[in-house]
Amino acid sequence: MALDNRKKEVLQAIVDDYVATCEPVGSKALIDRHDFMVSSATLRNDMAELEQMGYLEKPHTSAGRIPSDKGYREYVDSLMKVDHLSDEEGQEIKEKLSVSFDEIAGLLKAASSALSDQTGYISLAMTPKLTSSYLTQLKMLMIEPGKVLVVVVLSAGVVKNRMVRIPDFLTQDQIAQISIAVEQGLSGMPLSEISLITVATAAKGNRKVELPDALLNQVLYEAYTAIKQADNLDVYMQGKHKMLALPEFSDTRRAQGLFDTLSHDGLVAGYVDEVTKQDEKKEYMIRIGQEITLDGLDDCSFITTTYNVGGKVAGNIGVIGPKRMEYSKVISQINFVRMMIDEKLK
Amino acid sequence: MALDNRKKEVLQAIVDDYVATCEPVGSKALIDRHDFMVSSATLRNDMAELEQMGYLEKPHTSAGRIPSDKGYREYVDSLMKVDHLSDEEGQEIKEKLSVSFDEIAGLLKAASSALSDQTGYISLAMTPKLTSSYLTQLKMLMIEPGKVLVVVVLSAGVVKNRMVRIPDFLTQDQIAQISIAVEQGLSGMPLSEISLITVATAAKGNRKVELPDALLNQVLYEAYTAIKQADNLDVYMQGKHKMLALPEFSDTRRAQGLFDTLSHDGLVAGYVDEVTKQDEKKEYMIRIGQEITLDGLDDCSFITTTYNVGGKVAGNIGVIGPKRMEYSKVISQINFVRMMIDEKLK
DNA sequence: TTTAGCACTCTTCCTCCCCGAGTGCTAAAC
DNA sequence: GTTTAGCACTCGGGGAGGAAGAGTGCTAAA
Repeated sequence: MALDNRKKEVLQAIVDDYVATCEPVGSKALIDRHDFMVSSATLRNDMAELEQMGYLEKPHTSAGRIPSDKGYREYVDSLMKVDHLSDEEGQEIKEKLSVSFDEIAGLLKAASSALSDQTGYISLAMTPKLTSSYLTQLKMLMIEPGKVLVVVVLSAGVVKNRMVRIPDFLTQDQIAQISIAVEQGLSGMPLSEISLITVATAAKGNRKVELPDALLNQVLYEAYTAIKQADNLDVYMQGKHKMLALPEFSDTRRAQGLFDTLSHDGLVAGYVDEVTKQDEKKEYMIRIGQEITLDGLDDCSFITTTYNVGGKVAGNIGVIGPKRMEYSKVISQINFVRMMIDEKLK
Repeated sequence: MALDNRKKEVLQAIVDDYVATCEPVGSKALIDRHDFMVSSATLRNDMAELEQMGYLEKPHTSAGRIPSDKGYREYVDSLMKVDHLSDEEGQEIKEKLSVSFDEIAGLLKAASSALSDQTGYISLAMTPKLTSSYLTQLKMLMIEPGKVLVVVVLSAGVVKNRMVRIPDFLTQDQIAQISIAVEQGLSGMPLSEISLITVATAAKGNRKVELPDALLNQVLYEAYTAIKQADNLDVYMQGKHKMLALPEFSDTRRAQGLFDTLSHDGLVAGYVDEVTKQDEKKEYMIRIGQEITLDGLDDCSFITTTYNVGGKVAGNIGVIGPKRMEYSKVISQINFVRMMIDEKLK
């Protein structure tokens, strides 16, 4: 059975009301707050049917209805009205992002912070997926004998550095030579193709490097790990504490479960990566309640979108809030932030 | 009136019991769990006196007593028994810190993580106070025309980098020259003495740099901000969510207040800095309940200590837990971690 | 100074009960 | 066939009342 028009309106009204109040919505309250041209009894019938179809649930027999995950899904997919950001709000976000953005990390931190402030929920910003990017520069700086700083610069604008140890007696010149050789050999190569072997080939293909193999290999190994380490993405998450103010998390155990999971960045990042692939063709990824396969997020909804660097698909930003969130508003906010990032990283 | 021996024992026993159970301690329970050679009536008298002196409080008339802030203070200052870490526990911490520690940030993250795991509370590790350190190296790498990566290396082993923008037409060689000149002029100089003027002097004292003043100044300004930016300390904090499991934070509002404050790293860092100065001569800084001048930490205790880099006073590590914490245990854990850090940064 | 004894206090927990919001069903009206 | 009014029923929330229990302070005796 499909949803007729009035049922759609009813579902929409219930979601709207529940989002606003966090209290089960009854037929009477619905009549009071909306202009239905029918009686409460009619709505009761509709609501009973909506429940039977799985769009609504009852906390207990004599309470009103609340939307089920399926109800929210229907709402998000076809009922909600698109929200437009007010000019002031856009301006606010713009200001928050007008920090110097010379490094992508700074911009993402600012974006995450703005998003959390603006939505009142948990925000999250991830550095670009680096597997699809390539190496542009690699510099090795001798900090002191035996210690070298490897600076890796990737196409996506990401800069990472890592301190590594090398044999004490290697000179600054030797390191510089190796550095140049490796950079020449590897620059432009996608990260996914860089292996210990390609690094070695790059270095040894260059005549100028004159070192015993064993020694050279040791340095190359360190360079390699530095490159590989540049690969793991960073996650910026903000506003966790805001969830404690919501009635759905007034029970500490729920909050605990949520925070427990969120304290593992990697887990969240992995999940985002996975679902982003699933929803590849969509502009947004939205997961509601039980749809989220992370522990402790059953009462949450998760919205992410993808920003671009230099016109190419890059990293994700997102918001985690209660299922009972103002979807259209959050989506417009997240969208605005994404556009701003795209703009700045064009 | 001073505390006679028995009163001290009573206070000590009450703190111990309350720490273990989080329930007000009555005279009867005290007799049951400890070997006092007197009757419960005698203890009742002692407890009444301790309360009058301000060491104990009653949640309400017919409940047992709980320690007041003053009571905890007395306990910490002169009553508690020193705890020694078990070999296994020491081993566990050692393992957690046996990561590669080529950069100080990595070691501190690991330390914070170990400390939180081991205590079950919130841990915190701060990078060295950089004002007391000096510049050892400064490198400017041209990433692409108009974009330069400034790498700043400080004496405390801290490496920071920052991407800055410069006029498009400056060449790699010009940048390299400026970089060398500035480094030569500034290396060894304490951060506190580095100003826009000293940077300029360093660069212009060097004959090789040949650029119009206006242009040079622009680059130097960027170099200066990069150095200054290396100055702000990083805070690693872990285990916040563990507080939600404690009965004292089962009320969400308390937890909210706590998390709200803790989400401002800078605030916490500033506080640690301040009290560390106050307790300069002591091995530990301990602040209990209301003694902590940060909002939302009234029910917490805060313990920090200072680690050394190269034998010199450097940064802080610490633990935030409930007032009702096992002080001696936490202190021994924190101490062990500090020793491990000192060892590795010797 | 310590102890036994006792009256008193206060919280916690249980039960009971009422209120009200909301439902589902039936039968009548449109 | 759909909508509506009416009504009996259900269930959670909240308050009252009461018993249990832990703990106290005080008094008087050891």
